Amino acid sequence: MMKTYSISEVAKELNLTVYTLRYYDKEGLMPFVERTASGTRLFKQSDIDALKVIECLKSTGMPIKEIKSFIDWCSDGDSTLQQRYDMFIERKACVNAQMEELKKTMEVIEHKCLYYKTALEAGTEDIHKKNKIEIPITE
Amino acid sequence: MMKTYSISEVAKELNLTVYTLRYYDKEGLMPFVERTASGTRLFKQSDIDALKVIECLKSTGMPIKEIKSFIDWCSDGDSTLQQRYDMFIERKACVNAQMEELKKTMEVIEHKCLYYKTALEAGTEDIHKKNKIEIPITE
DNA sequence: ATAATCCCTATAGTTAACTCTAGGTCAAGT
DNA sequence: ACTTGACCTAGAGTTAACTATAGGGATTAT
Repeated sequence: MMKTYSISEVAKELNLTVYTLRYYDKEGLMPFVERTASGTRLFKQSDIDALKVIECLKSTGMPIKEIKSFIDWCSDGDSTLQQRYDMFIERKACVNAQMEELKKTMEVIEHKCLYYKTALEAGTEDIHKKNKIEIPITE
Repeated sequence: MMKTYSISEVAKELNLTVYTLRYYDKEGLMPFVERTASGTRLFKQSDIDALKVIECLKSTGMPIKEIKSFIDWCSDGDSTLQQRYDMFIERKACVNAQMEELKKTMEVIEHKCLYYKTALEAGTEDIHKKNKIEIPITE
């Protein structure tokens, strides 16, 4: 007999709540998970692996409805290999774009860190104000 | 007289809608924007710059309520320099964590690209099934 | 055998971040 | 004077992704 896991075990492993897993199932992301006669879900290791791929797609910002299309394609077999390949290529481009975006964000954040470090040391933000015309006439 | 911009000009420049800008204002993110006697918003260049920082914070995943705290601190002056510095340091750590996360995501995505490339070339996903015990007895 | 603890469904509620509508003001052009 | 188009507010509606509740069934520990 193949080892199976309960919904709460899977939730713990994937850092999700039981609610979330049942919600995913309702949305059609887990058509592969089998049940006991009385309806309790039995997760196989391969189901957990599939959920990890779902989590990966989610972390690229893909909405659940699109992830469902992918799951449907998986159920449809080899005739959808091209769609699935195209989808991952597109995801790759999307993640690359996000990385670029994050780099730009990081530059601004780091600039602000320096800005506030300097201001803190001076005790005032005025240090950054362009008051450079401030040449006293006397002295 | 200093040049000012209308809400729709600013929206176009920042790739936001006027709805969104008014929403931000309602949420307290733009207390610095001045108005004409009849209530029309007049954006200065410095206001646009501030909005770019807000967009930057948003892109780190910071919720609007927290961004509002930052804006409030800015209005409070030098007494809040430490909070603001701490906030940017924390944002930096957060962006770093996101970058790490994205890298891991990218690895999985790239692995899947290869997986589907191979499957496409073979015309079937079966190529990846571990049927390696498949040694015919005869021949 | 019975209480505790898991599991289930269906459905309602929540939250964030918009997005839109209705009804009105105001300034510029014809 | 009047139409056009940009501006305004208040408030309702939307969407995604959960999150929680109510009511009930099954399994395990005492």
